Amino acid sequence: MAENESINLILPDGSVKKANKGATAHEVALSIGPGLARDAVVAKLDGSFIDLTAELDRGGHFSILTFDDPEGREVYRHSVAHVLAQAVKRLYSDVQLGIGPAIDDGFYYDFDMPHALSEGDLQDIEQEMEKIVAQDLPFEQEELSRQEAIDMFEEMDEPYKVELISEMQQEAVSIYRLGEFVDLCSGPHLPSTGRIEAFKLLNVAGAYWLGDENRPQLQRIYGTAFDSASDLAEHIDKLQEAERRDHRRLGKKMDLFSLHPQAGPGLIYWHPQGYRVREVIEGFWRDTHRERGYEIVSTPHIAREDLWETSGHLETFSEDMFDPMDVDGIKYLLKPMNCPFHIMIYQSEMRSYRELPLRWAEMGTVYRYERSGVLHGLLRVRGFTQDDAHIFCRPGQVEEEIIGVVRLAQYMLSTFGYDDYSVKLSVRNPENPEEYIGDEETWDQAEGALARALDRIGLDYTEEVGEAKFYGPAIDIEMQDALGRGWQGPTIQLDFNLPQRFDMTYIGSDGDEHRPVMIHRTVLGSMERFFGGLIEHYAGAFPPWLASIQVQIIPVSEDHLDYAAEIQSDLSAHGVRAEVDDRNEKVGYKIRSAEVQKIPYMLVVGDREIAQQTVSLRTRNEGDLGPREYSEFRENLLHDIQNRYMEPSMTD
RNA sequence: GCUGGCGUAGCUCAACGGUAGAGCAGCUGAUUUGUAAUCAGCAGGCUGUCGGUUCAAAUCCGUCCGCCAGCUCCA
Repeated sequence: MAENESINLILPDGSVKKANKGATAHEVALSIGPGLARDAVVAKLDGSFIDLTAELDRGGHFSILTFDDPEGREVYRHSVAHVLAQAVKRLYSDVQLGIGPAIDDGFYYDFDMPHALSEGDLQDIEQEMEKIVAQDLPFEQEELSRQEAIDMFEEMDEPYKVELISEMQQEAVSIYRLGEFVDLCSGPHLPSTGRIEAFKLLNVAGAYWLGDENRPQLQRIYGTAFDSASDLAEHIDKLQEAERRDHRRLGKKMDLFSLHPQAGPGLIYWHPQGYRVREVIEGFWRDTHRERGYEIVSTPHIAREDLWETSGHLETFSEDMFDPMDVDGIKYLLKPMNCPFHIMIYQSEMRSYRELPLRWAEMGTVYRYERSGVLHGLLRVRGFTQDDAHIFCRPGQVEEEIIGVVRLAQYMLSTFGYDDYSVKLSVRNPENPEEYIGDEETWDQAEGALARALDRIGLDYTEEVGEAKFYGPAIDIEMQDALGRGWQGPTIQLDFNLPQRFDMTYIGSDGDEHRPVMIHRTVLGSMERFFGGLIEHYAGAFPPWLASIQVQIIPVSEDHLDYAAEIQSDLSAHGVRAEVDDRNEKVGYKIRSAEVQKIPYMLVVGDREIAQQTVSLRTRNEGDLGPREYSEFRENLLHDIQNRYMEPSMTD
């Protein structure tokens, strides 16, 4: 290697940096700026990651990544996962390593070991990790041949690593040394453990090796890491905030719903306060659907086995269905989906092309057998009400119909305060046409219609090749809540299968029978899951139009009960959900009680208010706002409700 | 379903081999209250279930049921 041979590195801003061949990425970073060198996590040359300590033997597009880059963060956290594994190896005997990748908000590492890890062990492990960080051990890469690597990991009694290597295609296997610790890893990593600033182990849980439930179950430790203690603290705060907002906690505290495991797990009991909110949601849902050309239907909860035979559910969905019940010697099944029932309505008479599209919506309660371990509050239950709808249309109407559904979804989501979402278009894998029902032309047309619909609306989306179900392409919308967490929202699914299975037809303008296209769609998903999401999105503080109690009237003493009752009955007459706190308590107590219930408006009424026919207004977001003319308050209130504001706006 | 943890009053939690306790909520009474908790009293539990160990079990062991964290799966 010539001493002074130089290479050209093209930096992200387009400028060219000259460096000596053989210089390390770290040295280059240093020459760009000491700050960058300090923050550098890893480098990238022509799109491939390289360790900062690696020597550069050629030029190319070059960048230095820090923790602020998503990829830099991943490398950083992945490096911490190695430190975790090293600490566990030091502390416990007979430990076999699984894998330890970075994930969205942190990292994990899987272990197979006889000692059952508990949360209490995490502190010990963290302490050992701190020691490893203090030792500032360098991550040192080495390349071995496959066989050498297999021999080495066999020698080390690491069967999972051996399995991983055996699955690999390439001849050269990369390993990393960290002091006495060796791990199979393609890298890259931080230069040394001293670069790790802040980490925390979060929990421990079981996880199947390679995600396969037929393989051994390992113990998984989850953790997270940041490049500053304050960012870590902020992240922990966010986790705690999520805990505070947990719908199971708030649902109990606010008396919205309950579960009764002794009466059957995964089944929801809506309490009066919760059902009021649901009623408002459903009312809004019904009005919106009628306005947009839907008819509302209602169908039974059970149907003969034959129907599920025809629909194909018995074949593909029976594991998720409750066992049949016997009715006069005939088997009936509880419905896990509403679609066959809407098809029954379609089949009740001959259909003409003039009738299409038919849009039928139903708040359809379905039951699905979910494995016990997956049940979770309102989010994963065994009985739930879908805001389901099916659109039956001609193939040429698909594009317009999809636009209608997406616009409906956008309108409803934004009304509920979800303004950020991402859209996914699931299309078929053209390499496996045999996996899909329906001819190629139908698919091309349908996928084209979905994509054109999204384009015409101007929505960005990602196309997921091979994600389509066998019976048709789909659009899935994931919405972000107030904490930035993703929730599965509206889904729109084209179906070429059921119209065929039920031999659905309509008479076209040509007098011949044609096959309609069927679109399954849901906007809210299910009332249970959507409500759970809403509780967490709003932290229980529902906007005035949704709040179960919109106005709490607080009489100062017994003498003011009549005036309070007068106001309540007037508000009720105007459709407002108002209640009087007539308990024998001080004003401060009643205020606190209303605040804890997150009631949007509080009206304090005493002698002064009665004398002047006013109310003293307090809102949960702005606190004490002083006296108002009652009629003026009522007008503002109705305005807030009608416009579905997120918070009371009483600022005149 | 699997791995691990956990089931004590309506809720949140104590007691961890020797007759089960607090705060909040509830009820009763006093107080008549002015913007986030007035005071006093009362009541509330076959310690999830069934079985075992022990002179003695909420406490130790096992079973089943359920809950929690994940895995797998999903609206």
